Amino acid sequence: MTVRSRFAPSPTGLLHIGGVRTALFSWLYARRHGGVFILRIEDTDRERSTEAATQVILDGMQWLGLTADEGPFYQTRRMDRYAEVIEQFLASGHAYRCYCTKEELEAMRARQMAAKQKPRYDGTCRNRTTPRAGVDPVVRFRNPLDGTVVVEDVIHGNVVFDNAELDDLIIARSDGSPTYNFCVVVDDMDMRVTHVIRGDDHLNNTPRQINMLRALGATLPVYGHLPMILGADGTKLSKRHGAVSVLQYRDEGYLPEALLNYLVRLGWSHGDREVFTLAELTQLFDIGDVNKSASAFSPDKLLWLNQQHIMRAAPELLARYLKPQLAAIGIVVDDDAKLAAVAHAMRERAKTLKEMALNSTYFFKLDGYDEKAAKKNLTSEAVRPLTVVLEKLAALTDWRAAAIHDIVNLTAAELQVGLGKVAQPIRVAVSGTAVSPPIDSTLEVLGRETTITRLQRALDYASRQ
RNA sequence: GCUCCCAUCGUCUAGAGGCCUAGGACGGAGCCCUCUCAAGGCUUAAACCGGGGUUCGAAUCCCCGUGGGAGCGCCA
Repeated sequence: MTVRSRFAPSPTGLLHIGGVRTALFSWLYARRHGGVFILRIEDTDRERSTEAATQVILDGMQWLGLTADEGPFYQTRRMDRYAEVIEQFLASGHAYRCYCTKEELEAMRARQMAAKQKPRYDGTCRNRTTPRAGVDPVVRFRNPLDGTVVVEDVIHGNVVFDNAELDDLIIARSDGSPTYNFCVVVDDMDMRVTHVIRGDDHLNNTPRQINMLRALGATLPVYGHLPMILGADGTKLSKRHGAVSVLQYRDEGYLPEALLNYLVRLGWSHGDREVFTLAELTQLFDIGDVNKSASAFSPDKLLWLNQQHIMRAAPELLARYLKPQLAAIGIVVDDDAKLAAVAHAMRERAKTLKEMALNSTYFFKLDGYDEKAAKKNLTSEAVRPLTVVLEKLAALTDWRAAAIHDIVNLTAAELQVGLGKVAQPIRVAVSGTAVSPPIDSTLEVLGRETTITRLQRALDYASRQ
């Protein structure tokens, strides 16, 4: 049997970290078992669903590389099918029309709450045979009155619910539109979903869905309810925690693979390993290894993992992401080879691509010196080392890090000063700051012309001090 | 209120009854390396929610508390 898993977000809010983690586990499970991953947009709430939210889901999934084999399907385009099943339920007696008004239902709930009971529909219309004038009825599913429903969950084990705890849920509103739990059931059946992997906030919905699936004579999927992700403060993830949309992580300079790596470790582990590529995850991930407790989101650890992935990434790949980050701060670069060279030099010293861009500007233009750095390093004391090193570099034909390295060392040796006395002035001269990759590779990337020009300018500056 | 779920360092986790003097990672502290910043290496502080059982033996199994979470919508 081919595994068929799905991700079924509703576009009522922007796709966030929690949603992505659910999508990831579902996707990984399908990939691991050579199965099919389905994307389904649950947009039956016409009021709250937005085009923008749908676009974030689509763009986010694409950015992350969580590609769907089937879909995206939209529930709003399946209304005829839902209507068909509702009729079927009505005809078979699995559903009935309920003429209770919203006001009556609210009053009932209030009464039950006051009596410290669980609020639930009391079944008033269960055996009603005649319509009630002036009321557009809803359709309710006739839930079994007794017995139990066992949810066989690969993460939680067997979870038992008493049917007596469940009531007859509304599957069609008074305007005829179908509701969430019902649509999920019809879709999962029609799309032949074998594995339902979703947040454990849905665990309580599952027995109702199972009852409907049974009424339809469908084979039950395997369930896996994932623990929730909480904000860094341990409370429920919300707008307060920033990161409204996953795309924000792209804009902040996170690598998709790093974000996914971070997310997979929330609730899942593989021995002591922390760093995984996506390819490795598709080999190693198993839903049975997922734990049951909620976990808090740690921005620090994500940052660390992002750096780990940046360090390991191919410069050419980094260059692709670095380019728009530089453009965002007004530096437009067309030279992809140079971009890759910069990324290579910088990849061990940036936690995000955005940070890399911010700290790489001098590779493309130098506007002036950092005041403190210049004051400390471009002094009269620096004139001699700069002069000597400039002279040697000007004569260098083989412009590569190794050769540059030798020249800098030789200069320090000749002048009988520490390496720092030579390297730091050069660093400030070419980068305008006191921080850069090793001076030899910095100069290599900068190129001969730029280096010479900047050294001369710095020499002028230092001479005036 | 009722039902369901969950519970190991600050955080993410390892742990399937003896391997636990509870391991790793992030973050913290310190040291080393060093041309800056990083990266890397080493050291260090830091946890089994509480109480009862079961057992020769419990972080691991059972029960009861406690704490946290979810659901109980003509939302999804």
